[in-house]
Amino acid sequence: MSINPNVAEIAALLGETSRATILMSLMDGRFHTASELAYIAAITPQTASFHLAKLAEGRLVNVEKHGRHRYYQIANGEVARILESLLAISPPPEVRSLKQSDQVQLLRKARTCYDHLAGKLGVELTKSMMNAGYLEKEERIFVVTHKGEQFFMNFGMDLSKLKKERRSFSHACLDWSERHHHLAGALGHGLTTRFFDLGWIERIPSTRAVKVTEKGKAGLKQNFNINF
Amino acid sequence: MSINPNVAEIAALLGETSRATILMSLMDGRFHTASELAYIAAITPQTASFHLAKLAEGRLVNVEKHGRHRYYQIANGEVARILESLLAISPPPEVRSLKQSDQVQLLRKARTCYDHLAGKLGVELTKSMMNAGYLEKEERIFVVTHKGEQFFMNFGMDLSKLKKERRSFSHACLDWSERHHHLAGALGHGLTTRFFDLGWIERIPSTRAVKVTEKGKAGLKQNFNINF
DNA sequence: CGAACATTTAAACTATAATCGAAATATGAA
DNA sequence: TTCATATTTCGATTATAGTTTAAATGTTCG
Repeated sequence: MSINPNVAEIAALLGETSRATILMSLMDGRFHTASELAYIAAITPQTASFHLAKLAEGRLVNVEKHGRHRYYQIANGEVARILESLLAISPPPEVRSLKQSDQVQLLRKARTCYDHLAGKLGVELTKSMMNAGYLEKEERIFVVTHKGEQFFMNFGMDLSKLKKERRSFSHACLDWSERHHHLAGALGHGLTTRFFDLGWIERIPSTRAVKVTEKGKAGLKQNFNINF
Repeated sequence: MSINPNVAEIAALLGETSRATILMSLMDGRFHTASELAYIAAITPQTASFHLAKLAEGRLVNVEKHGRHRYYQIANGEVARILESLLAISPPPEVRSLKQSDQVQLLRKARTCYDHLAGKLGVELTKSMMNAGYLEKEERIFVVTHKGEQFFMNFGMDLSKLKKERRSFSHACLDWSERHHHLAGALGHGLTTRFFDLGWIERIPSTRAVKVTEKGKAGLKQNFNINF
């Protein structure tokens, strides 16, 4: 009877707790093995395998076989974008334990969202770049100004290379914890990569939270006028 | 255990066939009564009431009581945007009957998507405006050129009024049937409204498909160089 | 080769949620 | 008031989908 694309079919894939947890983990943009994801979602490897097969069939994730491992990844930016949008209108995490509360605090402070920075760090950074006149927000995208082009170049980033990527160059992603936009897209990813390369931030194992190093604090102060 | 916003909770609301059908009907941007939606989704009023309560609780729809009717509507543009994104990566409708096939044909030709035009008409229109130099696409938004400002004014639209609306002014929405972007946002809505006012298009009852009138065909040819 | 590990497949169980009939509530009309 | 209509609430049924245990497949490494 339906004369519309089968939205429910895809949405149902996102609408199950274990699968949603898996997808959120994959929102760091990296590859994860099936057993890793099973551990994170607190389910048996069998169940994870079942869910991952469904996600792959629905083209929400990609698989790569390497030896006896299977590496899973968010399929594409379109999928990441939907998850971002959903994050923005979803109820915040319920806090049930002290340990969990700490983890949420860390996430709110600084984390990766798919492949770019989010949380307080992501938002402050974006604001700083707008204040400095490097970026201008137009609707849902950020436009790099001439001043910005220079800045990013001096900061060691190759914009022309980023622009060639087959994806959004620079869009605004709504931050669920800060309720503000932060920089996403190829530019957001490039900046994040540069931060990692410079040793300004480090991943906190088994979570999407990141830690700002001492070096990073100094660098943020000097280059972005941010006290972190 | 979860340290992420409860994405699954919201996604689960979209992941059930009846609810998805209801939301898709509401994607025409207008108010619909509970019984109307029950009829469309082919469920009893009780079941529809149950689903609508859930959708309202999840802030995906708004309710307005008028007399013994309750009028439901998509809650906001953010929700519409998520549905749009989901449409783009969802499997196309399965064709099971001849009558249904006809309906899908009509939808593919011209329909409303939330509050703007989609389908062949929506995409052709958008292309035409880009060719004419009225619009320029930047990432995911359309920018109105100086030439465009003049055109829309001559066409009887008040852009400054549209810009004041608390919503996206003009973004690109991925069309599921045409696999191209069409114009959305306040500008897309304004243009659609103007088309209705001019009598160029008419709603086909109980579907999101629209019909281009003879007057509309002439107008499209003259103003947008489109043969429809 | 054989042992250890990663992952999937199969079969059975269980819990949840969609559904409907029946009844209640609320509004409008006569 | 009384009747008709729109919608919701309640209770019970049913179907589906997530889960687990057990077993199979495939891969690495000594």
